[in-house]
Amino acid sequence: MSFTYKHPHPAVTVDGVVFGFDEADLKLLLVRRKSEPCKGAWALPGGFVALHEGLEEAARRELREETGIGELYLEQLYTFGDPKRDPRERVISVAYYALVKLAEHSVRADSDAAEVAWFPVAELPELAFDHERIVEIGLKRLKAKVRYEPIGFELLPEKFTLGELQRLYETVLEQDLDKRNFRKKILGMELLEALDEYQQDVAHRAAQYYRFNHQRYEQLRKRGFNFEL
Amino acid sequence: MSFTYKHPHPAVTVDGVVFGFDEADLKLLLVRRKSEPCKGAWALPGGFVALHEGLEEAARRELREETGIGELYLEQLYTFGDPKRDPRERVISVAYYALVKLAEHSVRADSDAAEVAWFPVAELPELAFDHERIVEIGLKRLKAKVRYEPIGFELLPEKFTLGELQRLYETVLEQDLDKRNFRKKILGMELLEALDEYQQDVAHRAAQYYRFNHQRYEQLRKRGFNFEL
DNA sequence: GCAAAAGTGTTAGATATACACCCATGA
DNA sequence: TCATGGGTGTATATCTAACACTTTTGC
Repeated sequence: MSFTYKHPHPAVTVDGVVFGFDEADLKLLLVRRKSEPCKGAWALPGGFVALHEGLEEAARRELREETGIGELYLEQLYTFGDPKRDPRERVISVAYYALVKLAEHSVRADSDAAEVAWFPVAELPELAFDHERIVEIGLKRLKAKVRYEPIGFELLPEKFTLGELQRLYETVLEQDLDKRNFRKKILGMELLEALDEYQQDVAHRAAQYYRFNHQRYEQLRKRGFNFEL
Repeated sequence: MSFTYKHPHPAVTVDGVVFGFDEADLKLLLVRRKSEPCKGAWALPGGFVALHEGLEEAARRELREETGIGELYLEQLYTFGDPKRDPRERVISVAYYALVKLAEHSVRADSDAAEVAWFPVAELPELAFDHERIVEIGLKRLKAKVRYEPIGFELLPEKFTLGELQRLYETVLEQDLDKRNFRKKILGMELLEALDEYQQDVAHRAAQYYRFNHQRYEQLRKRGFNFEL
């Protein structure tokens, strides 16, 4: 089977910069390439866009196929089109970044075991193609966006403690935050519901669990509220 | 001449959302389509990406060819890939938004006269394809970005008065600003150089001209300064 | 002399920052 | 009883927002 066009067409792929957060580390999901070029190298999950599917749809499909992750927060990041970014042919890649609740998708070994792994973003291996640059831009975007949209919650389990939330922000923003000020500010937004649930079996005072109220956020946002940390 | 691939490839275009500012109005640059589909309809300037050129390069080339504008602030906006957005074939469009100094590129009639025109964004004609949506997203981005990056200056001439700058911000943000507070804040950033030049032949007190100091901004930015209005 | 925009300070309220101790729990 | 992280309040500095009159110029 082959496809013929009057003008040359580039190939188009989608790539996913998938972040997870794990107690202490921001992590990135990588897959080991099974085919040339860059066979055996770690790379962002992704693949070619089929003609009948939308871009986001393609990104979701690839992530599902390659890593088994179904539900995630997904947003378009940037489109990379350097003519030489792929040695085979001209390939334009539409990158998406995704946030997943690591605790709820923890063990990954969907298609083939040992082909998918989480790496702390501070200790990434060499990546195929220009994926290092894509990750860099994804990180920059996450860092910027986490400040003015409540997307940090997408990285935490449904129920979380304020300490966990603060550590997440400190990790992503790479700066320490004052505990009292952080709590004051985040609780003052009235986006979190305090649950009647506390940590169990911890070697210190048990922390209360909270839940992010998406509906409340939507309500407030419509009235002109802006999340800001 | 024809091009054959083992897998189907989409076509890839670039489209430009080009903004200008003109005393009182935010304007958008449109071209009238000379060929099918949507022949005769107004559309964003743009066209197919050649295999050997980068995306931004393609966007600049198309803008130069279709509108004669050479120098402009250009940044990638978003990539649109709905499978049905073009009736001919699958076309993925990487949209860029651009800011031009309207006064310095005022009359446009480069390739063919009457094929290119500026429209106030509040009074746009019907647009081809999904270009209306692209414009909408471009506007949203401009509105957001103008607040935390000093890109507003790209829409004004080299030398401008604080009144002009304020009107620009009021137009883009669609809100009135307090004159004294605006001046205090913008001058307080020390990004503007006051020139020894004043308006001529105006029927009111002549305003002083200022210039945006790009170098100074870069200096400050490196030291952690964030522009914010 | 009037219309039109330029230019200029102060104050009150809100927000951000800095900072230190007691509490509950398991080991 | 100790180590660990949870939980809390206040004072100060900074920033924001509201507000009105005088100046200069052309007509």
